Amino acid sequence: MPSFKGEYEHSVDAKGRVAFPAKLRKALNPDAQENFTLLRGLEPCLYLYPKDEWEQVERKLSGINSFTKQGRTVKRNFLRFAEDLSLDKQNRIPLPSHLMNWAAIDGTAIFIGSGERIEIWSPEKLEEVDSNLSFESYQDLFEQVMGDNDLEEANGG
Amino acid sequence: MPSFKGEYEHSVDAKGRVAFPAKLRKALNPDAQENFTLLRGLEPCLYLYPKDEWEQVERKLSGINSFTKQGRTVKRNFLRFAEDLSLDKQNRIPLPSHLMNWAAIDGTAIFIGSGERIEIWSPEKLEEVDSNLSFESYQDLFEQVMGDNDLEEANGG
DNA sequence: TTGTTTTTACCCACTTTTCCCCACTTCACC
DNA sequence: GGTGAAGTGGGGAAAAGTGGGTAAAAACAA
Repeated sequence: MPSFKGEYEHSVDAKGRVAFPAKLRKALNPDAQENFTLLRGLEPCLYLYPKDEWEQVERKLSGINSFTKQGRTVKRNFLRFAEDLSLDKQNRIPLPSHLMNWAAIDGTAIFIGSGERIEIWSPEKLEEVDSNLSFESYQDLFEQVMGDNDLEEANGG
Repeated sequence: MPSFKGEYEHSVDAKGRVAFPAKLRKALNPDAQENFTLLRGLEPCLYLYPKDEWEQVERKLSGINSFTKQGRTVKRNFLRFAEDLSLDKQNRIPLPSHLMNWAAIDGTAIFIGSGERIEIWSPEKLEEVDSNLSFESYQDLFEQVMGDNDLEEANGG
């Protein structure tokens, strides 16, 4: 299982291309190589999954029945904003314009390694969420999540 | 198993032809190649199944008991408005006028990859259902797919 | 059946986008 | 400082998307 970490800022060129950080590339599972799925995240940022990790998600999706109303809605709106893509020969990612617009990315993108996936932010949006999180409240949060309470049990394993 | 994803907008010409998005074409199973079944969807949109996936649907349909009134009704009305078709040499789909009319498609069509099938929407109709989709409800969706709860079980396998 | 009209599908031409390649600059490490 | 990898930018070939003409096929009427 890959584990992405670190923060990397790169410029996005006129064609919507961003260099994929070398350190993250080294953390990739070789057999997922260069293939990703990019989609809208839960904050105004994008999530980038390497192929092998995305397959876990697909497995979950394939268990959803497309003939129920809820199933249809979930699948449509989840997959709608997702795209498969891969690195070019210069190890760059082409960002689809609709995803760039949605995440307000323009000129600069920040990659954040976040375990099994990578988040891509615009500097402005990242600043915003950062300014809403003081160091003290981060400490509290950290304690709640990482503290003594048994996470495996609380999260169903 | 193909998994269609992403949203693609294309223009429909005077002859009712739409380009089939290249990214969706790449997701096609090679042996289903270029053969589809198009039919009325459960929302005001069209469902497009590649041949191989359609066969699964047929299998499911054949399991329906035709000697119940409900079974007959479902079978009849599901298949009634379905048509087989294939791409032309320019990778375009010819949309039958009765299906275009029913889905209120005229001038522009939006393809939405939705797992094992593709939905085709008119911009207006899509706008309508979208107005019910807030960012919060997208977050809910996300949780349903990615969350810890066991989907296979919740949907009966 | 025959002739007429409509439909269908293939072909060609053009525009736009995408992707690949080459070149230059910057940075990190020796 | 030298060397190689990483990051950045642009030009050109190929593919995708769009529109229209024409001929074969199908539908219809006389």
